[in-house]
Amino acid sequence: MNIKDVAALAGVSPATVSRCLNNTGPLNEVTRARIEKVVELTGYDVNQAFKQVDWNHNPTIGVMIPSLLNPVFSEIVSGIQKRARHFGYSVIVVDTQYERSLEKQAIIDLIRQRVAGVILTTASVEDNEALSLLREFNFPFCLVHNQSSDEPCVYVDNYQAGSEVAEQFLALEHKRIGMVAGRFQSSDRAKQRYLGFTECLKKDSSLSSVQLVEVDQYALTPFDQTQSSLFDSSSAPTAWFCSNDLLALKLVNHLKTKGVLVPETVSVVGFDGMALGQILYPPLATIQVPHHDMGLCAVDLLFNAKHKSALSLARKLDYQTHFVGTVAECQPSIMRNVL
Amino acid sequence: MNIKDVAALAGVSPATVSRCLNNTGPLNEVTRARIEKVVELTGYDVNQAFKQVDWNHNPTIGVMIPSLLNPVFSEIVSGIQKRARHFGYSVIVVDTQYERSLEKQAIIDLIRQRVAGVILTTASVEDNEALSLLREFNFPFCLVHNQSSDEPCVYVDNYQAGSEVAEQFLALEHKRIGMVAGRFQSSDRAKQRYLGFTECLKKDSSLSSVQLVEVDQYALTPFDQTQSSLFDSSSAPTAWFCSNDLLALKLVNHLKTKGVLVPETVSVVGFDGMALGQILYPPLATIQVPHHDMGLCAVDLLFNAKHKSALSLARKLDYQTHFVGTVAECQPSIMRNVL
DNA sequence: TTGTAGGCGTTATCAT
DNA sequence: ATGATAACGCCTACAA
Repeated sequence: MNIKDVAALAGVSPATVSRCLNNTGPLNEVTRARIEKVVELTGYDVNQAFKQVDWNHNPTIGVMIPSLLNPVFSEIVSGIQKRARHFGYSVIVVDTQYERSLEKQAIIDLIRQRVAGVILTTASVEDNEALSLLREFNFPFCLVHNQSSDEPCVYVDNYQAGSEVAEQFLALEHKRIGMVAGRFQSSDRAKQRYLGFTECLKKDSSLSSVQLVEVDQYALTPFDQTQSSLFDSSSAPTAWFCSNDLLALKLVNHLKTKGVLVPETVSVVGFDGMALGQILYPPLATIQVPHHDMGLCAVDLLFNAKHKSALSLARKLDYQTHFVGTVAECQPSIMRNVL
Repeated sequence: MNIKDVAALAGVSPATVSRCLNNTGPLNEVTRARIEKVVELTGYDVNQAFKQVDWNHNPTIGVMIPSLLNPVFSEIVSGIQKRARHFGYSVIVVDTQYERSLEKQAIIDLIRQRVAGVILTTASVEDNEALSLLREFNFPFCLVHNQSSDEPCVYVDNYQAGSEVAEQFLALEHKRIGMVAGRFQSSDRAKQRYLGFTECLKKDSSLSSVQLVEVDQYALTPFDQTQSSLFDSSSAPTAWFCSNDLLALKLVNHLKTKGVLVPETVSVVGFDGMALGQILYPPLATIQVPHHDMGLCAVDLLFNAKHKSALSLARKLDYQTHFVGTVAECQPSIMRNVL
């Protein structure tokens, strides 16, 4: 049963049937009724294989993230998914397992899938092949957690947030301060947090320099010998800023194992505000980042990149970061959107 | 520039060009070289709009889960994604936000997307519209965490796991024992865990009956008045089995807030073995479920549902659950696969 | 190994 | 305003 058969049974031309089925062009009500009846009776279904696909409207968004195992990104994807569905879009997810080398191929695969656009978080925006590809093809995209001055992206002001943590530490009159961060090369965000943190600490000239511990961020293994000694020595910092919540929990674990009380003796602050940190006792001190909302926002910005329309939506939502946990409340650092 | 032009320039028929471009059918090496040269010189690109899409091989797997915010499911999706990519497949993810009413539409959307198959976790397999739909259309699918006697599914033996927790509690000579679980109606797994748990406890006739606390599983809010009183009374259980790790953490939080020591005074055991539970101090006692591997397995079973071939793959992997954490090691409960 | 011809749904164009 | 026709680009069964 094909469109010609239906046309014959309805006593019209195939073109008329097509117009009826696709609601394109004018149509006599009587004719429409006759055609619809035939379609219903015969159970005719257009042969998708021969349908000219409207590649310009494949209602699917491609998402590329480092890992779904990090709550940060599953929260983002969750937000993307929610807003995408609101617009009738599906979501294809690809994780790169923090492998920069996989990013390019992942983007190629997504483009091949003819997604309408791509939302992505990369290790770094510098010398990024995946990003170059998107730009070269003029493919709609939106960065999350990465920054670009003239392209759609949604991020928090990591520098500012870092300095706010520093403010807290100064207010608590800590004298020995340290930071634990993932390797800067695999996360430009961590570096910004570090810069804002150290810069602000310079206000107090009596402080010795900040102890920096760079670790392989996503290994859930314990700290190695060298790192441990930095945490355990008698002159170790009494306040640690960790570049993400997982590191913070790892550090808290390490300290507690050594009998050190957190937060009574040593302060530890994380970054992300993952939900799990708040069902612990005591709750993890952290910078709350609205990852879910960032996901929502990314979808709006992506669409905006094609047809300017979602700007107002982004404005309506109250995107902010704020301190929660055992240390203190603190002024929110604003999440900036570049449009 | 169309295929006919290329054919003319290469001095062959359009069919030959098509065969060359799609690697279908035999082809003379000389002819191939000539055609490829013409394609290169003219920069010819097939007109996608007229390409007959091979809907039978849309290399995409649809995944429907309750929520990406639960680490259990993001781990599963991560595994699915990994194995899918290994086979050159992409993954479309839909979460239902634990809304049973959204399941049917989610499946319809996935089928409309012409995914090759669907991997899903439902609230319950009883009277399930989404499942009926898949069966009706004879659509390839694989259940995760749900059970079916004659359809592809991957799950752990919740009954057995529950009884193993009971064994541990008996070995530790607890006399007052309780269980905290999400509403059974929204998780048939939780009910199985409960049944196995209580059944095993009957071995010790001196025990009073198990205190059951049913809660709204996914609310991250504290326990209400009624529930709290069950945890805090002087005759409250000294050992609690929670139907998942999030509940366990919530309970530990509650107890610690009240000054109760865990695990010294009260034992709490969770279920899932989410990675985060193990970077806490002390680590959360739990039943480890290999969610990532279950994701891998689900992909194999899905493919197996179409072309019997992946069975051996599933066998090679060492799917097991085992105890980790502060309570004890314990015999593994086997994860069973139905093929 | 290669060519021929027929088939698909959409849409531009033409005819009422 | 409404309906008919033909061309479009590709794939593929079948013939040579």
